[in-house]
Amino acid sequence: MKEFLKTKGFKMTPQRELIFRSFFELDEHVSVDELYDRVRQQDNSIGYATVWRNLKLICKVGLAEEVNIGDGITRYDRITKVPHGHLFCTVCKGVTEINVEQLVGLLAQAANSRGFTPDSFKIEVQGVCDGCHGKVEGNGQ
Amino acid sequence: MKEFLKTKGFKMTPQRELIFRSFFELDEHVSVDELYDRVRQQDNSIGYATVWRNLKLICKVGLAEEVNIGDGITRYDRITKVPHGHLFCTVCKGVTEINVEQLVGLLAQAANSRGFTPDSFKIEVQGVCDGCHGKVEGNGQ
DNA sequence: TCGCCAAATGAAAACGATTTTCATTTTCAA
DNA sequence: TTGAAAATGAAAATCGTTTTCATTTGGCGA
Repeated sequence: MKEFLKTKGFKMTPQRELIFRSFFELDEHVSVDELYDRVRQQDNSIGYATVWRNLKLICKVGLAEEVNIGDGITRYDRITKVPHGHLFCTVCKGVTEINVEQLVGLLAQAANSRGFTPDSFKIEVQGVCDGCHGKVEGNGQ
Repeated sequence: MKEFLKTKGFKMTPQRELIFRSFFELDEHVSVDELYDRVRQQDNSIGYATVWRNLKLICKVGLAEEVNIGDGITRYDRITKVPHGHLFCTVCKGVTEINVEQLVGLLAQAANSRGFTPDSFKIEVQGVCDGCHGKVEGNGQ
């Protein structure tokens, strides 16, 4: 990783190493706050801005991307080779990934036919997950 | 519209009427600021909060939904019967809609097979639109 | 190894869009 | 007409994000 960053013109630091490691250990879609909390457990001298900047850096070097559900909080999602979409449960706020390879193919085709060259895709579904179906019926709000 | 709102428990006011009308006249995906500016041309006494609250109201009664591209600005998009996705041009910031009826069908199927009950779909593609292809090659950044 | 310079860090402040508060006005059903 | 509930406008509060600035650090070249 140090070498990888060097080729991009960035330096390695203890803080950065911890932040990167923590980020990649999680398979969740973390927010700055969440990663900050996690990183703090290892080193409580790391500043919030540092976590934020490194999350941005991870995106800049192409290892993650920002995800926006619309709740006002930006999350960071590791970029994997397989294009995937997200199922957001509006009850438990959980996120599940689904493979959308074929869908992306169709989408790209549709975009291309309109002279649009796709760069990245975002496919999100909001709804209620399996585990939350019981809960919803029971409450009024 | 007045009757419609009444059934939902809301009242009609001159400001509300102007805001609703202005919103539905636009087929663009407007932000609060944009709609505020537009509404102000008709009545410069309307407050920002009123425009914001009414945009939220339009969503609450199911006539629009919030769209988030990730630029930090929430836009409001009329809900139409035909599910559609968005093509966001990263060069000119333009938005084009595409029909994604079949895609949504496939998505719903995929979600259902995992016990997930879909509620709404968000399909977004970032890339370069037809008109901007020429521009991009020319500049370094 | 030493010194330098660009990059990185931490704390705090700045930003900016969104949301709330509060006093006042308005709608609308009785 | 009248009262209760809802809506409005202005201003302030929120809150996540981003920048500033002084200081420290990493890592290359001498």
